[in-house]
Amino acid sequence: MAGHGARSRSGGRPTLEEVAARAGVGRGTVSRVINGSPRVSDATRAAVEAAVAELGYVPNTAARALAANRTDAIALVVPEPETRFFAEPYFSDMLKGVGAELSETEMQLLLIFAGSDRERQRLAQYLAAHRVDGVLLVSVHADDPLPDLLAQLEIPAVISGPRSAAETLTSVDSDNYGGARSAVEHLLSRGRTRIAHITGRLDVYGAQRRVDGYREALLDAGHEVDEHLIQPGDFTEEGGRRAMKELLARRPDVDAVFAGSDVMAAGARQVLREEGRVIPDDVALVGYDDSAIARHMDPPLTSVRQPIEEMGRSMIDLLLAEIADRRPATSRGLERRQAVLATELVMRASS
Amino acid sequence: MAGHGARSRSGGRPTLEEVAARAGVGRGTVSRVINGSPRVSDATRAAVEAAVAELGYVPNTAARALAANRTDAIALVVPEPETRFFAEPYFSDMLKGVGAELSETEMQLLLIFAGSDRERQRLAQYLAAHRVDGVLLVSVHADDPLPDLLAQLEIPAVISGPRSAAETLTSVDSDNYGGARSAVEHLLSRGRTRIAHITGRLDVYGAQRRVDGYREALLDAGHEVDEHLIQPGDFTEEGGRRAMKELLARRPDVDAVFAGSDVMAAGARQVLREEGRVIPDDVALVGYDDSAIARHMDPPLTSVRQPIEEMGRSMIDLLLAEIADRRPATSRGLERRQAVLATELVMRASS
DNA sequence: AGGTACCGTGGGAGCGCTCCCACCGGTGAT
DNA sequence: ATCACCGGTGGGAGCGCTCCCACGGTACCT
Repeated sequence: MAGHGARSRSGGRPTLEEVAARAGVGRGTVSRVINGSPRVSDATRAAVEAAVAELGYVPNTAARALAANRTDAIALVVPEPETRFFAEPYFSDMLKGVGAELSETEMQLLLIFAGSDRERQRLAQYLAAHRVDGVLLVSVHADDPLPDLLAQLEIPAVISGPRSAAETLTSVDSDNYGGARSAVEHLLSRGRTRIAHITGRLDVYGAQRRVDGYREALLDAGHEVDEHLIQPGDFTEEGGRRAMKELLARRPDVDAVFAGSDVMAAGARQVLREEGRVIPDDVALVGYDDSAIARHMDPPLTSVRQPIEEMGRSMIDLLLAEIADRRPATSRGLERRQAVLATELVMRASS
Repeated sequence: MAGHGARSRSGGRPTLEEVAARAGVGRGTVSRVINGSPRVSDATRAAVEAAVAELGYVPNTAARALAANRTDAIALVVPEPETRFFAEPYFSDMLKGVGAELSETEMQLLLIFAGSDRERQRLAQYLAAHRVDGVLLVSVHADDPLPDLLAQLEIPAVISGPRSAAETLTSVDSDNYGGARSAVEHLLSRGRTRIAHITGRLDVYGAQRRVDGYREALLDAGHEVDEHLIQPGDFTEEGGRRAMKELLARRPDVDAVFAGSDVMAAGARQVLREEGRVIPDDVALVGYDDSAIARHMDPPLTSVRQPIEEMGRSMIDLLLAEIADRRPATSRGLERRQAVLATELVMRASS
């Protein structure tokens, strides 16, 4: 079907050279047209584009990658087993945002799971080979060595959920502080005054920020912060149960609970019910994440929604910017880039 | 940290040449060692491996791809929107099998969604650029042009669920015929004699095969096939409802139903209950897929399990074989390759 | 002794692209 | 008229690898 050149190899795909010959120009000029350089006359550009169309030319990615030292691919690294990836809507939403933003570019997305040691090993090899121009890191634990590896290899990377206030990587986060504030302010506006907080794991930065938001919302409203009303949880349902029991034991007069996650709120709800407290009449309850649980709880749970899809978009924007000026923010003393996206309080019957 | 060569470029990754110099051998020899060629003496191999380790050499994928005309990557193409991908455990299981099998190789897996037209467009471009050595196709509709595109581009491909008995692509399938047989035989062994079948969409080959299995199981057991007991459905719950109503109207004495999918079985169950039939006392019910629905139905549904994870493994095996001898089965008159995996009847209270 | 066979090895010739420098002709300043 | 300049262009020199041919050496045959 296609015309064969001097000696065509596999399938005889046309090369830049052949397009150039066809268009009656030089190789460099075709390259310029393909890559959208402005330094080409309109007439020449048209001729080249015609030749490209006629020959059905498609650039050879490998050759380009070799010559230009870039891959036009980025990886979304998920340091979790596949199972969790599919189970949690978080990843699905994130992927949607990432995919949407990326579809405007020529970049290609790779999904890499690094749950097991074996997979981590592979990933390290993969990164060492510089097979991607940049990396998106989601759901990273505080002690994960991956960010450092990335920095050492000087691979541009963006992390979702900074590991600390001093995060060195470019990061995207939702406004945990503001989200917590809005939850507490909402409870205050409903006339609640003895508002407890069940925190997430405090080695997770976002959980800390939620505590900060809780504290300052109370202080700014002229209330004191009663440390007995702050009870550490661990993001699990069982943790929520334990925390709620403890709170009830210490402060039986509690009239509202702000839980650091919907799952913990579910645990708290069980205990409240067991103790005969009616939600929201006796105790108002607010969660965090606005997950499916929140909608299906009885009563439906007021919760703080994070704009996960937008976080995905934002991560891509930042990563592409970083790739564009080939200097990972970590390797030079550049200003740190970061984005913080607003949350939204979704009100339901529990408060 | 690493020693820099003459003039190191970006990060100064060592090249084959540098490894060769270090090991005191030629470039070709290092290449042979890296690629596991047997035509290297043990002493030389050891020396090269030492040099590789010392320098932390990692092959440059782009250069290799360009020179060898292969990418060491394959794509899993999902012609569905992301949403469905995450919603259905089918994909998750498939991916697990694929990932497991692939982790034994150097191959890299790409996940490509082609739900929207825009995404299809991108995919076509992607394939035309031969950016993967092979393609895994899952959940393909009968009229999808993708298989033909693949054949035309001479890209090795394996499809899960052949489109017809005359499928030209290498395929992997579960034993729909045998699965249906086992369901019917099971019902017969329970003393049921008026067994109905609610079929899937009959333009899906697998659904046809299930009908075949239903028919022949009855015939082989010495029963006649009553066409009034075969009612077409469409894989949806509503379709299952409609089919069940129709069946009940035509043959009120039906004592068992074999549905072509769990979802349709769920629809049938609703109707049976509405009509006051007790499962399994009055009517026994068997589904297909052994999905989550089956386990959670009331009563729990007997269903035919497909070995999806193994299908994933099998697809990889076949694809790698096809890539290995660079001849897509479609472009030459080679014997068709295909694998058919056994199903398993999972018995529960509904039958 | 010469021939033939191989094995292990070195290195040239590309793969198809980007990058960059040199070059061309037309302008405007001197 | 001379020169510097600049937009537009051609093509050489690689990028780091694989492929393959040629080569020296050893072993075995005649």
